[in-house]
Amino acid sequence: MKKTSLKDLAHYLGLSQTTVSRGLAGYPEVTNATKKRIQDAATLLNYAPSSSAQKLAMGRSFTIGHIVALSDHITINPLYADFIAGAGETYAAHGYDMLLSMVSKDKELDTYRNLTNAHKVDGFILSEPVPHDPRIDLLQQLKVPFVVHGRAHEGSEDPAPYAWLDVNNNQGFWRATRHLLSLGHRDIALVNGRESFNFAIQRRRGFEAAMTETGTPINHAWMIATDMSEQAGFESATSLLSSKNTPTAIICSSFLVALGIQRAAGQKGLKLGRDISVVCWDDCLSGFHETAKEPLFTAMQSSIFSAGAMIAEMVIEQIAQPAPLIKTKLLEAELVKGASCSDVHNTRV
Amino acid sequence: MKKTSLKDLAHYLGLSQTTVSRGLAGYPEVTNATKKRIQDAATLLNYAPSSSAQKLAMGRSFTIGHIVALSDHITINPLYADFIAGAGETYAAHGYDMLLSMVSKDKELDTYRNLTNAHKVDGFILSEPVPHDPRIDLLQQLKVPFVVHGRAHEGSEDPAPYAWLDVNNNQGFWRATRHLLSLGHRDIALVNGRESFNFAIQRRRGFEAAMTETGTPINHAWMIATDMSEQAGFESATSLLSSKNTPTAIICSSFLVALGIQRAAGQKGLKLGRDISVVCWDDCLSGFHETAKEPLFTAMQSSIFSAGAMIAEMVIEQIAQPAPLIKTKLLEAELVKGASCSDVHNTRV
DNA sequence: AAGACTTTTGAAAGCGCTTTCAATTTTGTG
DNA sequence: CACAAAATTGAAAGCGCTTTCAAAAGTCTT
Repeated sequence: MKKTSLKDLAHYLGLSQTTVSRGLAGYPEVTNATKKRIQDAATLLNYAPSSSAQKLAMGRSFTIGHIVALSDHITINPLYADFIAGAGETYAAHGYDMLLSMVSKDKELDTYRNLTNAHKVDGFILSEPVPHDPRIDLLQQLKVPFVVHGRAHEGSEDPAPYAWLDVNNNQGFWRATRHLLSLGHRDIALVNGRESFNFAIQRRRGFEAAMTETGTPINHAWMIATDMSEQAGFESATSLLSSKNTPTAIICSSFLVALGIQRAAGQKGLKLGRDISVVCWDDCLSGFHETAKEPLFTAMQSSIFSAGAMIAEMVIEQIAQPAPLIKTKLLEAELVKGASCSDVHNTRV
Repeated sequence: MKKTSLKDLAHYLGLSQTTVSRGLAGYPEVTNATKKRIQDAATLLNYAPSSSAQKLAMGRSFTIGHIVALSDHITINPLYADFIAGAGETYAAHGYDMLLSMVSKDKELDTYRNLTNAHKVDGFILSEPVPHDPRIDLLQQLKVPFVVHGRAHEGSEDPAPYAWLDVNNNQGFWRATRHLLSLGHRDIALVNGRESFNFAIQRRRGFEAAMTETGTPINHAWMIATDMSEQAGFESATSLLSSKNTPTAIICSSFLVALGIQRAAGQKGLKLGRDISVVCWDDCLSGFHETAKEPLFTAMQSSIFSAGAMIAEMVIEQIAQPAPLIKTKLLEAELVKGASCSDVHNTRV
């Protein structure tokens, strides 16, 4: 069965390509009656417009690019799956496609450039920004719409403004810390992500702010910045719990890390929420979300899936605007109480 | 700065579009000298061919589609990220793009149809096949190249043949079971994935075969089919370890499940590899791969990243073939010994 | 019923590439 | 040096759509 083209369809209907094209696009100058006829014939003949022809004619691709840079040893962030799922759902709803490109770090900038020049995408989502991110400069120079997930620099370092969506990491860890403080904890450890990314810096600052403003001493030996993996959580907690004086509570950077902490605690015969309290950041990854009544961990929750959905809306909106419109959006994480925290008076470390 | 077109480039060089086009594509009839001139001018003028124009002219899209069906509540398989990363790397190397479409289950078939009819993709990768998968029928009917990751039906149920890449799940669990048996274990439990997917059925069969052929009795109360999550692992193990007689070893379906089992064991004061042995299936997810000397768990390993890379090669190859070439590939998982297993004589449950 | 609008339709010109086929240039041979 | 054969180049015709601009048809007025 040969592919039906617009010409075929027009010929079949005894109409011009022009009218059929307009009819399908829903232009008002086409009578509802003929519009209906066109629609019916289209479904009958199983017609679908060739996207490349459309793209060529309209000069737009209806595609958003997501570029993932893989470093030497493959580290695709597990968060990314959920983030992308959220974005993808929004794209589908708006008739956009998602172009996902996996390239090595050194080809990253070229890929942005090529996809833009080849008109393969109408815009980008940029993930995991680093301070003074060269990608942002490039994209601005290329004059292609984009939205950053996270911020490259916070505060008024006065860069050229760009659109971003971020979660308030500072505030999130501040609240987590205040929560533990309100439970009476004073010996609080921080198992943070590595500070090469801005979000980890913000989280540390939130932690420090809460401690400082309540006059609680910070034990710098208890501040760890490491990978956000189960293994890293395990190792960090093992070392924290092995010294002479141990913290009564730990704030950590992810659900996975919390799992590792739990393993370490278990190995020392300690139970979370009884012997030691843990608050984690929780990106609400779908693979990890238990259906249990009470969540495993007390956490600052912020769904990465919805972040993806929102950021997709943002690019699409930006593309639709004739004049580049720079919007930003700051999300707040929600404190959800789980089984991993208790009043310090019950703690018996 | 306006986009440079082929015409501009040709004009700049004083050549025809034909020659420039051929020069860029590396056709042999263009002299190396002029080829070089063309290349240089192209980089100088920052020329990149418009992909939509190319696609339209060539009738191909150089794009492979991956469709993910999201059910009511967002369950994107965490495996998927690694799988896609592997595929994506291969695509990039071959000049292909990846179109990732996230749609609700009910729109799934339509999406395959539309992407095909609109010529948005040259082929598909189909994931998580179910028995008698309607997607396979559709794709065959649409005559679009595709490769399935996994198999919809195993053995000679005589379906129209299709290309697939799968890992030998049956053999994998058979070997895992034989390994435990060789360590002297006879009381072995199975914490499997849900049997709605074929792979879980195969794994169970492998387990049963190994038990049966060695005359080891199977305790059906110890055969669980559940989610492949940490929580599910925890719950399963908790129940297994709570009955009067408990298994000395557990085979489970994923690293995550093994983590849950470990937590449950820990809570009962049991240590993996000392008090109880665990073998898990390990897809070598990048987020979970420890750099520790000795792996946490003894496992049947099969990298889902490489599976993605291989399957990408397969579609590309199939697309290149004029006559539809149906190839299949069966991978074997590798037994890697870790800290979670020991001889049953040392076991003291 | 004729003029003046307003709606609805169509012809044709692109969009930026590839590719066929013919023209031109170069090379080889007697 | 002439002529055939081989190598190199170019003009132009698509690929399948959108959209401009002009024409045709329909609706009101008076």
